[in-house]
Amino acid sequence: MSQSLYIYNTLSRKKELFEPLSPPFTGLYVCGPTVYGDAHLGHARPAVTFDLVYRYLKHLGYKVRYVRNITDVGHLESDADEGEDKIAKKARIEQLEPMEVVQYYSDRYHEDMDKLNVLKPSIEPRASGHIIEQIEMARAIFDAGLAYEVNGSVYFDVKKYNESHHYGKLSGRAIEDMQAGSRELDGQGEKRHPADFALWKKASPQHIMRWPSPWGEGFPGWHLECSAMSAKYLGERFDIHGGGMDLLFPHHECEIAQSNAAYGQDAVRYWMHNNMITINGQKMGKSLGNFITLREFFSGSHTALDRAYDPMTIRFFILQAHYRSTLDFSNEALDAAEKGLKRLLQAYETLKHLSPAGSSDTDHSDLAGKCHTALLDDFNSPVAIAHLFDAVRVINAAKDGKTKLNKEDLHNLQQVFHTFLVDIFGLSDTFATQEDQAQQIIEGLMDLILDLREQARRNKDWETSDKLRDRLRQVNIQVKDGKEGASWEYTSDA
RNA sequence: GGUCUCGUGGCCGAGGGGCUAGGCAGAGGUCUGCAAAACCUCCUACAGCGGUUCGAAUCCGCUCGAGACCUCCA
Repeated sequence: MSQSLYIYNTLSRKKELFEPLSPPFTGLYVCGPTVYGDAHLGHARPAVTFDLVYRYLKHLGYKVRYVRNITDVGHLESDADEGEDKIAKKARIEQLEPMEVVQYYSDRYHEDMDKLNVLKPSIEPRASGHIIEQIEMARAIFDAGLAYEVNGSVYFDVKKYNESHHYGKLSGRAIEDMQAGSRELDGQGEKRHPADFALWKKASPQHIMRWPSPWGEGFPGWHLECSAMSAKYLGERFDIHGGGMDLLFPHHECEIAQSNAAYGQDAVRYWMHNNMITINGQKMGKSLGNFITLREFFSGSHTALDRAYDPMTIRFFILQAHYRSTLDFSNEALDAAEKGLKRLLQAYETLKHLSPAGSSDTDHSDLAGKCHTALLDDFNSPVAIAHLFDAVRVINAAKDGKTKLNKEDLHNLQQVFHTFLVDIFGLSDTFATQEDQAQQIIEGLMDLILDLREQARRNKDWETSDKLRDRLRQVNIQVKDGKEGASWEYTSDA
């Protein structure tokens, strides 16, 4: 395959030709969820975005190692603070163990991701499982003279680092500009400079997540895990690091500083950031309390939702916008996405049953090329999807006999639809019909059939009535006539 | 306050100096026992004001508006 993939690199604010360090291998690291609550629509964005990146890189022939972490350290602090008194009174076994919370929400996160047809990453490391690596990295930074210890906590010396490096190069900031808005925070008094950040925090007596370290009992700083784990699994220098735009500063900025301090180089070559999902023009976020969880979307149980939405609709909705644009949620937008997706999937289905004509009216051989061109240009999925929609019209016209597609064209279209729709966009070829939904349909159908049969019996049309009963029997359904009308049940023997 | 992004037709969204995506909704038509689907046609927009240019939605400036980050956040 001769193709040039261009990726928008946040670092240079330009689209750059993607050239992996050691092809055909390539490393992709994405900041995963903090597991202390159910995933909301906002979490689906990076998951789907980088799922596309992962799938497409693989499609292009790269051997991708995709690492997406689970943050299960540190952030649980706030929860613990709130319930501190209550929890303290309970026996240890009655308390919620932090790892219980982690397990619970990790499992639910995975369920949600499976529904969205998001491929599992190659490695899904947890921060809590890499305490040693984080301590080692903090020590390396300390040894490099770019960190200092205060009362059992270790802070990154941003000011000193900034003398030899540019702290703020990713987010386009200057350290001088950052003081104005900073405010008093926990540990601020210990810091030499407001921009300094913790590599290791001393655990307060009440703090439940704690590990021994050279500086006493504590827990790793919030930015260290990604640096340590990406280095461990992808190397001190690797290709792509992704995440949401809201992580740009300070999280990713700090990662850059940590890598340079510890390893003397930028770890990441291409920084990718997905934009936010908005609701009424405002970012959907945990802190704003305006989020809708994925489970609520799937079940429709949220006051802002008119009804339930299929996971594939959510996925398609996200793919229909470019990952660097904000995406505005509304019921209307989701309705539109659902209808559009159905149209696409139906055309794919039609394609499978279409019989070839002797010749073709039009030429569609470049469809795959067009779609690739779009995706090679910074993963422009909406444009690729638009090309598929163009093909839908042709397919439907062929179905109506208004245009002709020969065997070759038909085969080509089938292939292109399968490749893009199923393999690359990860849109399953059938809507995930929930079992209860299927069950509802069956019951509706049976009501209908038994009603028709009842009519036939009243008309003494025994032929029809018996036919219905016998045919149902053939598909393992036994009709039972009773005084109150007919009922039915499944039988095991046909 | 600092840094930055964006403002596209009823809605969602691409594009990004001349060739003016796509989806959804709406209108008309074809088809059809009815309905649905499908197909065809129509609705042709780029916040405002200036400037650069033969030519700007696209570049520059200003104004207005929205948003993000600066604090946990995907």
